[in-house]
Parts: sequence; structure tokens; C-alpha cells
Amino acid sequence: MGDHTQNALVYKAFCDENRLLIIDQLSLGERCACDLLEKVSISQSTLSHHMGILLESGIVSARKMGKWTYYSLNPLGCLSAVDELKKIVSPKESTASSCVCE
Amino acid sequence: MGDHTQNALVYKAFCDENRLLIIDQLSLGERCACDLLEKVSISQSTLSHHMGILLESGIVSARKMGKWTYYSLNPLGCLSAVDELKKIVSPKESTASSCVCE
DNA sequence: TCCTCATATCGATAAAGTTCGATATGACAA
DNA sequence: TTGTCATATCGAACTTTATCGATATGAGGA
Repeated sequence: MGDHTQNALVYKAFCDENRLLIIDQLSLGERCACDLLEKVSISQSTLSHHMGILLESGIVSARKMGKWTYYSLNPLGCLSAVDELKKIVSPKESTASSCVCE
Repeated sequence: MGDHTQNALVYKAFCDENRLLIIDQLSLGERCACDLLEKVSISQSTLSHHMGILLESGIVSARKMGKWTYYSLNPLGCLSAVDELKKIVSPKESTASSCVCE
């Protein structure tokens, strides 16, 4: 089976409402932190914390340009998150039903 | 955009290693709680707690038969989790790039 | 009815996560 | 070099989550 430690990190991106709001914004295109800060009502340090988690999950990339940091969805990371989820929930061949109840 | 409160609940299913182990087992077929307990090294009360979260996320269903409870992946819930994730990370038409940095 | 067994719920504790204000860092501009 | 601005990091408060043992619930069997 897959790497649970890594997968747990990936799907952590999607289980906080503020991170889902941030992802909403990034799905509209690349955004700098100051833009995200305007759309989501959290402090600058909290935003930075969430961006760290999103980067760690691999679904977001960052690009630094002078003073600014631009964030965007990472197409490969997103594809991989969806594909892996598909695998996680897909029925698999089992050698035997292990249930011995009854 | 989607319902962030609900989505956060759905993806919570996938961001804990023990829940991913439980899902692994259920992807092999329906299992009763006693089977799951043998495969995942947690206490009975902890398992029950995780099963509650998995049921709430909609990706697992429960079926009671006498003393036993049988758990299985809910195909509709799983499909919906994958489809919704696809939507969440898919690029969307934006009326305008809001980034006004420089 | 009474006992046993499978699972859920309760109450407590410890670990992890979210949030903030304050401060550090590092880039550009004067 | 000095100041300003964008972002990251730190430290603390608070909330949520994971975990456990103990107990409750509820079904089946004796």
C-alpha cells in the first residue's frame, strides 16, 4: 500500500477551511501573499503557517520575485493528490476475506 | 465554490495514518470491527472513534448484524470525495488577476 | 432472566494544530 | 548605509484531536 505518512501530509491540505479558501483563490490563478491576505481573514503569520503546510503537501508551489512571493497550484502535485486518492479508495483484490465473525 | 465545512470533514478521513490503515483494510472488502482491531494496533475505543470520523466523512458505511458491525467503503462517498477533490484543485476562469503587486 | 461478547460512549490526558502579536530576515529604494 | 516593505519565524494562548481505560448499551445464548 502507499506511504501513509506522506499521504496524511498531502490530505492535511484539504481539511482546514482557511486552507480550502486559499486553494479557492489559487485555483483562479497565481497570487501573492498580500492578495491572499486580503481574501482570507487571518493574520499574516497565520497565512504564512498555512502556506507552509500547503507547500509541504506538494499541491502548491512558491516563486519568489524580489520582495514578493507568488503562490500557485502545482499541477503535478494536484494530479498526484487526486490519482492517489483514487487508488486509496479503490477496491483491491484480497487473497481472502479475513472476517471470521459468526 | 464548494462547501468548505463539509469538504474539510471529508478529507479529514485521509489525514491520519491509522485511518489510512483502516481504509487499506476496507479496500480489500467489508470488515467487522474485530478484524480491523487485529490489523491496526490501537485500542477498541480508539478504533470506534476513528470509525465515527470515517462514517461522518461519508466514505465508509456501517451495517449492523446482531452483535457485529460490518464496515465497508461507501462507493458513492468515495467517488464524490475524488470528484470533489478534482474540482477543488482544477484551474478556474477568473474575471481578472487580482494581483496588484508592482 | 442472567451472562457474555461486540461496540459505543464517557472522562481524562497528552499531543497536535490554529491563531495571534512581536520580532527576524532579506530585498529593494533612497 | 539606512529605512521600508513583504514574508518567515518565534513564543504563547487556546482549541481540537488522538488515545486510553472504564463503563454503558444492546444483542444473542444458556
